[in-house]
Amino acid sequence: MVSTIEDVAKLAGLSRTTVSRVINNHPYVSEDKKKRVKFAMNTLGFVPNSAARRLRKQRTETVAVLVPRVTNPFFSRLIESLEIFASDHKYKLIICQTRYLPEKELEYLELLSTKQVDGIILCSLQNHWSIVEPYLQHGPIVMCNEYTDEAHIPMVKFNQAEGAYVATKHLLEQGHRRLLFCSGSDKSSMIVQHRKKGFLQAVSEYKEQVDSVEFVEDAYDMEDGRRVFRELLDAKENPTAIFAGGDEVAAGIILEAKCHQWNIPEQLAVVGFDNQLLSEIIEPTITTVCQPVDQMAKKVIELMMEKIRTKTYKKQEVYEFELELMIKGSTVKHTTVLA
Amino acid sequence: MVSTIEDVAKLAGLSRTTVSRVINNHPYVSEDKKKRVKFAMNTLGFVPNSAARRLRKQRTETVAVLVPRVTNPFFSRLIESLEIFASDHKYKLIICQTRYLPEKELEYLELLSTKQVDGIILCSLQNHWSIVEPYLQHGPIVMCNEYTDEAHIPMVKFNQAEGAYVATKHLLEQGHRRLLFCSGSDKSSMIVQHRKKGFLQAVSEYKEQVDSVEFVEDAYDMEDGRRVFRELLDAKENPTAIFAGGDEVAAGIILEAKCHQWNIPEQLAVVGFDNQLLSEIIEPTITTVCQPVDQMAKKVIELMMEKIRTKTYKKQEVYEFELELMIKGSTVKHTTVLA
DNA sequence: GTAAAAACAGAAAACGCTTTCAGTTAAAGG
DNA sequence: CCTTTAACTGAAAGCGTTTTCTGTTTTTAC
Repeated sequence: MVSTIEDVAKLAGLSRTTVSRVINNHPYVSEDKKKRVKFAMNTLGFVPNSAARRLRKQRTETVAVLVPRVTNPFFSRLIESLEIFASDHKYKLIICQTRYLPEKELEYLELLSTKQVDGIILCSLQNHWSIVEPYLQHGPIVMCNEYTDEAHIPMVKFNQAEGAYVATKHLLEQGHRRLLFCSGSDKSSMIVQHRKKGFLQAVSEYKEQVDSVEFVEDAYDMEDGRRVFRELLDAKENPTAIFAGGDEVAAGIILEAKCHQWNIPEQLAVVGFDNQLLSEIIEPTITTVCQPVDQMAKKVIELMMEKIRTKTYKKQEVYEFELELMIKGSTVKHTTVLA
Repeated sequence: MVSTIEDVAKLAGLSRTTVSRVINNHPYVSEDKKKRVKFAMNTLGFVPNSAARRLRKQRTETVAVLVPRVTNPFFSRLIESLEIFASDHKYKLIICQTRYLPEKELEYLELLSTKQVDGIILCSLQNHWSIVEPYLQHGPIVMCNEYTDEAHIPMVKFNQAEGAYVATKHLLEQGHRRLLFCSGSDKSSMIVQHRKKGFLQAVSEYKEQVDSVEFVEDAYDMEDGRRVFRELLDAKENPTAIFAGGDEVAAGIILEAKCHQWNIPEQLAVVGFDNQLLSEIIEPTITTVCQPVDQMAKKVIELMMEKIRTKTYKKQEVYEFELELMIKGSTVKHTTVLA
């Protein structure tokens, strides 16, 4: 039932070599023999064994994608696009969830040293770069949406600073003078650091007029957003505008505010990040920063294919995509946006 | 830099065989030599080449998961769980998006014949079973959330009929007498057929009192939901309750209804499916049927591991999980649910 | 008409492991 | 003390391809 290239060769009355040439479209095979081989392959239902191929060719046609978790809408969109582009190149994707655990990340990086994949797309960086770097000797690593100065590899990212800058400026232009920057920790993530930089730049341009600037750095999901709002209630001087590091957090803030009969955006303006479906659904819709995920995915796959082909990938190259502010109901009243 | 088992053997002054035994924890290796091998492996930074291993062992420790698309929250949750359970068994997951295309599905089924994976988890069935069945000769296929009578393989599913029955009964108990069953097409999907069966059963139990029953069978996402509501407006006799085949559709209906100043649930009750985050966010929250995805994922991985091990998998086994109705604001007024 | 190049074909080596087989040494049993 | 069994080790075969190398035939060029 399961046949090898040898069986095909025998049936066609030819050598393994010739059969292999037909499979791989090598030139220098006569039409006659090509036909005989194809006929033999069909009658036997022959399919080349990929393990043998991998061993001989030293190529797996597989790439691993490391993400914290796939249920995060940002990552599932990213994976969707990556898979489609990879598939165009006949490449397969192994999905690895690090769950924010450094040890899981290393476990999955092993896929590169054990030659189970030709390269790694790193969308999660839990370890210090010096820990990750040694894996480079086994194949290319392309960083995606993450960033580290030290890494001398291709990196594709969004211009987070600019995104945060534009969003913050928007809040300031609406007349807000007491701001809250609400995100995850900036210790672990360059993304937060870049956003904070953009946020502060906008603030500094308005420094004469700004009354107060506060920071919350442990907000990741909707429940955190609700908590942030409740903590606000206890404070003396509330901010009038919040820059949130994600639409979930923004949504949490808004929903909790509504529970307390606050009017958004009159009493509190909120801007989110990522333009998730969520930001269209709740009332008011959430002003948010849109990330062109598919563009990023396309670039990442292109880079990966190139690096696998050329086998030179220990050079820092940074590709940056611009973000766009989508102004909606959570910062400006009476938007004309009607679905 | 890249070393083979031969290099390790040489450095340790032992044979390949012994090194291999150490790697695979075979018994009958003296402590002394075990230490020497381990030392040699460490100094060389040796990692076994997986292609060679696969070829020799005839096992890939990889499984493919076929889904329509990963951005569908149901599937991303499923994949998240599958990946975690697979990882517990040291198995890797290749993600394949069929995008509802039969030819893509077949392309990915080839992963089994080419021995790139040990088995396939089929969460998408675009081809007739007779087309898929031949792939079984190359390895196990476990069906997940899909179902076909003809398939003599393990299948894990939810009791869709029961779920729809309970949801519909809930609507009827609330006094509704004009119902709309709103889902995707029942041509392609057994799921819809089962739900319809449950829906009709509930209706038949109230047949003396039910005034009208209608069906819409081309609703898949939020925009479809909005469209369904608008079409309702034109009709003479509106249904007062809708069973929707997904939370997105339900959300679309509710949002559009609110745009038209309708009161939910007073003027229209809506029940969704899948208990997505979405169903918690919009106002009112959506009564929905909760599917225990992680239980299903666990069973699927267990089955797959067993079938790979025993190599017998051409027997129909059906495992069914029960669904639970989560009653929220879109069917009952003034829920006490306060987050 | 001959030399050089291009087209075709197969034998054998190689890819890097695991497994079988056969053999040696150490421990246990009587 | 000899025999049997258990513990340990290595040589060589094998997994199923592709690639290199060598050789033959055909075509092209002058």
